[in-house]
Amino acid sequence: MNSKLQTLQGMHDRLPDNMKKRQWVIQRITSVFEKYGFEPMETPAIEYWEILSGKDVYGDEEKLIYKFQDRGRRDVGMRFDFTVPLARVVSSYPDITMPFKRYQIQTVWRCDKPQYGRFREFYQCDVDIVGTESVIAEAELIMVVSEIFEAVGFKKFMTKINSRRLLQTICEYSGVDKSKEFELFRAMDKRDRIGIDGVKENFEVLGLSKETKEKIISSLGQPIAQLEKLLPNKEGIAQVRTLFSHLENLGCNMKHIMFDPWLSRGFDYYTGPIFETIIEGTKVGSVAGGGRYDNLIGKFNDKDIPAVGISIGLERVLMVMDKLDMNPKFASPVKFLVTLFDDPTTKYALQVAKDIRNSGVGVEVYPEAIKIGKQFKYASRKKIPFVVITGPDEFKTHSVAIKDMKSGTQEVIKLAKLNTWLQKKLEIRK
RNA sequence: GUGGGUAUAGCUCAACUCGGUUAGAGCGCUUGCCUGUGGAGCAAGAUGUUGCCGGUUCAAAUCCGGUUACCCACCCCA
Repeated sequence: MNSKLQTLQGMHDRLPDNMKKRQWVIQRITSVFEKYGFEPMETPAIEYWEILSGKDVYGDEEKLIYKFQDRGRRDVGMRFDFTVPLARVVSSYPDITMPFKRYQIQTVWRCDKPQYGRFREFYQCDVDIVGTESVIAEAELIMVVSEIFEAVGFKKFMTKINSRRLLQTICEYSGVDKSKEFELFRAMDKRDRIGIDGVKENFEVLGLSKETKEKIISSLGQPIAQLEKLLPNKEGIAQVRTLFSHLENLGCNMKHIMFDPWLSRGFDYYTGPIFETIIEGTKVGSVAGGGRYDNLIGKFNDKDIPAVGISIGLERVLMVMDKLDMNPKFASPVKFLVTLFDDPTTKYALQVAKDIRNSGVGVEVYPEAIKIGKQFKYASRKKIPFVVITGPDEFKTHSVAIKDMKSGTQEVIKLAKLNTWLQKKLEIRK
């Protein structure tokens, strides 16, 4: 309860219970990533301030970057996301194989005010494809996210898809000034929370004409086929159609996918298709989001390199799993606890531990010869399935007593037969 | 960054409104029944600078100010 022992605002210790869940989820995420040919990458926690801020990638969000001077009085900042580090990497290693498919799972820092589902230090899982304009890239990413949420065990999730290109076309068609486009997108993005009427109110502030407002609202209400007839420029629609067709051909479960013309996303740098995944029945917001950003990397190296990426909010995924009570049961990697009886038999206990461990399973040795009951309790708490006793009786008869903690039964096994016994047990467990 | 709420035992909370003996309960924990066996049962035991700093008062968990953290809403986002 010493206040000096507190962690910083919005930052948390991650104790074993949390880490086991986290790693369980990460393991599922990476195995899907790798199945699609994405490779791991990491970048430093701290970057030059100029890299983080110089290209005006984040806009207003820039104020949320942790910024300070290091001991050499360099202006530096903490990694805010993985998009800028990726752009830096792609720009500084020109011989990287394109298309570059990498994933990055690390913490990022945002100096935000903590709230439900919102922290100052949190894990993100980014997966990006750099160097192709093909919509197949988008389809793969959406597919990957879908597979991940299925693998983790979610039943009701939805990836909403839209296209910035399409939204721009709607803006042109409705007569929205180019300079007001992005503000309009932000207003639209709130529809889920404040409803269409709320969005209309927000449109007021933008000073749009009545005709323009009505055109926008009615366009957004149209089914995709109607929109296509309505709009002079078909490029955005074509993009969405191609994406859906690729998804179907890739075998995506389409019940988790929908077209949502209202989706717009908060970052300015998206240029093409955009997407966002939510888990139904939770108020945590989106658990994954991304899109195409063809002009961003060019800001770093003056070459136009197209890219598309998506980010999974691991913290939020874990929160939702807790909420929906879908936490996985973990089997302990340690299958045997070798108890310590007294000094004279310690040597024997350690040798037995070695023998069992050599058969390929995890073994813990209790480090002190305390009351045997306590050692059993320890095994019970750590969910270790077998407890091994190597006391004077066992030592004399060259045997070990092994108790199955689940059934409560115990058997005495001769050392000479221990190996075959282990093999039999391990077979059964497979 | 703006506004509101909360902070009491390891955990969940009570007592605070209206200041007044020794700050309680459940769960967990320790010990014993059981000197070679966890979970169930019974019995006993220990919990604490009431987040921190200061003020008011004969007297503060309780009232006031500050501070730190957490929760909620906005902003925005994963």
